Amino acid sequence: MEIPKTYDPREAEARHYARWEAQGYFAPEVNRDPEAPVYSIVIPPPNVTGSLHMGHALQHTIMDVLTRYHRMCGYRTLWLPGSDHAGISTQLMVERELRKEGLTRHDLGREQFIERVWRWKEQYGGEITRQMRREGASVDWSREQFTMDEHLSRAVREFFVRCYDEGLIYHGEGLISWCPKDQTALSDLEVDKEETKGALYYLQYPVKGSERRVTVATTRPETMLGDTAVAVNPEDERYRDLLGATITLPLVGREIPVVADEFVDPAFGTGAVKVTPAHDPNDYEMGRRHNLPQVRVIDQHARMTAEAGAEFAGLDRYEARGLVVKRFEELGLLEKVSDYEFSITKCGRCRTVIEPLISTQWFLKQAELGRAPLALVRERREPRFVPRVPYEKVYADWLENLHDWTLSRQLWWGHRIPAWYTEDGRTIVARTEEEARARARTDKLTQDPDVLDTWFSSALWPISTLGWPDETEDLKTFYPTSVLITARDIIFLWVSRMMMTGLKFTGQKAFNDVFITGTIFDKHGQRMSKSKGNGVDPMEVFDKYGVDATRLVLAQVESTDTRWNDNLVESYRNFANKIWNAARFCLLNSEGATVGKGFEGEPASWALHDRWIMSRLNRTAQTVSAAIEGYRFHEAVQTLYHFFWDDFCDWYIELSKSDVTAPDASPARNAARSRVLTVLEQALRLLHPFMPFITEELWQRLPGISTAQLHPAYAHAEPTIMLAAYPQADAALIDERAEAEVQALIELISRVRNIRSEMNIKPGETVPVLVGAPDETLRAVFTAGVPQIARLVRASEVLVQPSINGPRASARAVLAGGAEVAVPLEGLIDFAQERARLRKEQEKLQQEAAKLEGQLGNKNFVERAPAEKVAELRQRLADIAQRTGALTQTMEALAE
RNA sequence: GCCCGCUUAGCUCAGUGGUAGAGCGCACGCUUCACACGCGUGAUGCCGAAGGUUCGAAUCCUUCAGCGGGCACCA
Repeated sequence: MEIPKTYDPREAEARHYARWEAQGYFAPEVNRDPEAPVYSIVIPPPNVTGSLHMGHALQHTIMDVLTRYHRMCGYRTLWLPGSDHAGISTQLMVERELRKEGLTRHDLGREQFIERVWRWKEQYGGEITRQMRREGASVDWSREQFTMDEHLSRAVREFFVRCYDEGLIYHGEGLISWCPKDQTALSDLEVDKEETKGALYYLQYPVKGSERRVTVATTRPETMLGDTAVAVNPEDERYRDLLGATITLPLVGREIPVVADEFVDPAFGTGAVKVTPAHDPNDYEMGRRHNLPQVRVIDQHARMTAEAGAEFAGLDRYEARGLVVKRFEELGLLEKVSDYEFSITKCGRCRTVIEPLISTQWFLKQAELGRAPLALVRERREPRFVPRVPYEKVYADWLENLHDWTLSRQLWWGHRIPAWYTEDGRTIVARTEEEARARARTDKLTQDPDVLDTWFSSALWPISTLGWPDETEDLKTFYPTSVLITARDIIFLWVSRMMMTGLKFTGQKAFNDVFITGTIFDKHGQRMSKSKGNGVDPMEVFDKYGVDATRLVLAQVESTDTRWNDNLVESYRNFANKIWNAARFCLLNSEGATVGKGFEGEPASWALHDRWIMSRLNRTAQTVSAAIEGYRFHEAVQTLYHFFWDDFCDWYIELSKSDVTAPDASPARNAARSRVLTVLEQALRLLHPFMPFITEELWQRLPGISTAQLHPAYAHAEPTIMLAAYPQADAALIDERAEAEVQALIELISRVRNIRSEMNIKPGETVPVLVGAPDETLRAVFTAGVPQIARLVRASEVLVQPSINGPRASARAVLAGGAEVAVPLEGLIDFAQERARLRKEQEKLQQEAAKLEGQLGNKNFVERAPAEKVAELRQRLADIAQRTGALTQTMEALAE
């Protein structure tokens, strides 16, 4: 069999994915067990405009690990893929394309534009789905969904109409966040606050009929043109006499009242606040409380309106700011300008400064929808957040304080709002135009031009993708979903809203668990972003190190924030190569061997190292399963890594080598070869959820692979490791004693190697090794292991006796259980150096002994600590005393 | 302003009450018949600071410092 020395992932990756997909192994239907438990995940739908970044790769890896693990455990497993139409992003993308042709969307008109977007989507939209195949994501492509698909659009209309009919959705005027660049309303979750250095302007307003002036402070002087009041705190002595007074607004001449409002903080600024109800959220509320007029001085393009006055009309808001300040200065009404840091609100997409505007929009009263999820998380701690801290609290606190959700967007790409207006001004909300006509009793209807916030359809994702509002089999089978895997930044935008809709429409929560992944930063701890150009492209990492290695890194990132480091991927690439070569060794020595054989009969009849590896294997299976089920992927990866590399490669293969590579064929050789193959095969299964490609590649090459290895639920399928049964730990094979005994062997071998290294014995040179073991059992272990010890320490002979009776010129070491080892080094040994080496060791022991003695000498410890803990320390101290005694003797023997 | 998290070996990170860990890097030695993407050996930490609880603290509590998040209507 020809097997290259180095694993080349590229070829295997493409081949196996294509086969798995073609065979339908990703679909839940592959499971033929009618009693199978169900496991389901819906993917957080990536934007159709997007391409894969590390965050996706991280989420996908974790979803795939969970999916593959549960599939191998026999669950009817569904991981449902899809993508999001991403309203603003997609529309802007296509508009940018149009601009290159010198066109705007208005040149095309709505219908043609939308057609164009669809064409764009068909042509360029699928990038992430292609990239997911490269990742090895075992999603069921036959169930792939897009939020603008007809079925999902129907679900959106159903959601809208039902909420409208119940009075949860309303059409009305409100002060909303407006992006002057994207020309649309936004919800408060789509804007970001950003600390900014600016100025605080102190403007003086003359009081009518008096020489007095009231000073107000503002960061936005241009809005004074729309002021309709000045507010002070009712308790503020300084302004008490001004209550009810009238202010003559400079530049404008409008007469505005001084009102009292609790909102005003007397300690801040001057204690007097200008009130601009049409352009500030707080002032808007204050204006409503005091019935103040709303004067709109800024328009949708962030330019001043005619109402701002002839001098300002048409100016950009920042130009107007400069001019207002200049005029105040000229009038002697600019008291001062001070540096000031405040937070400014920006469009989450384009970073343009948001303009709060009064506008008629559609809103959803989220507070009502939020009640059920809030009760669920408060009373039953559902869904279960992992990690619980801090996310459960973040989620619950947000649900407790819900604001109305601005639903409408002034865009063309998206779900059109299912509302129609009659000529006589009535509003009709309906699922279809036909239904609207019936409800309106007229054909003369105009549909609302706006579309819905992209997150409105996302809110339905778990139920709509499974068929809602129809009561489909998929909905019955796979809902509620098992777990949601996502990043922390969309807990409000998405996670909470899926819980709202799920509970409202099905009475059941959308998912049992919510796993929040960590964030991957660049190596300097900066957030990766396109604009900074510091992103690491997962595809490039796949190319360089292989998908499996990258997945291991991502899985062990788990939920901690991590700085990306190629070195880590490299070390897992090395691990993949280690697996490859271990398998290579097994396969090069596989003649006469069969997977699954070699461990016949009672475990008690097996050789020590065979009992040991089975114990380690089962312990590993136990730990890894528990870790995956508890979302402790770091632990799972570490456990697998060390089992494979340390236990299997460094020790089991080495301890088995002489049997496996015996020159002549024999039943014993076949059995030994079968055993390494069997352990390898089980290890590959354990690794498969994390490293799907290399495990499949190697598994297919093992002799004796057949449908017998598949989980019973998949018995009809062709052999593939992805449908093999995940190894279940057999507690009966976990053998503490075998583990302790092999540990003693390992210690012996390590000590001799240490002596060889310290004494500068050439690697090619063999030495005799004398072992003294007063304990009969231990002596038997060493005696049985003589050929293995000899091989691993390159000994010319190994003599095991109750005590060592060797030459004075020996390098020695003491072992656990009163055992000793000596390497006679006639002529090679420097007695002074050897004494120094032993003294160093003794010092270490004495330090530890001193610590233990101190603790055991503490009356409180002996009295209060658990008895077994005290006994354990005594045992350890006794062992150290024994070693120290032996060392002392050895050193005395060396003395001249 | 309120809330939360993080601080462990040179680097990236594990580790929730009982002998401080991994990978990489570093030092020394090895073309040992699976693997130099390897093998063997070794060095490296008053676990951010100060208090406290406890027989015992990296781990629990308090305060502080540095870093990073989230929330908030302070003009």
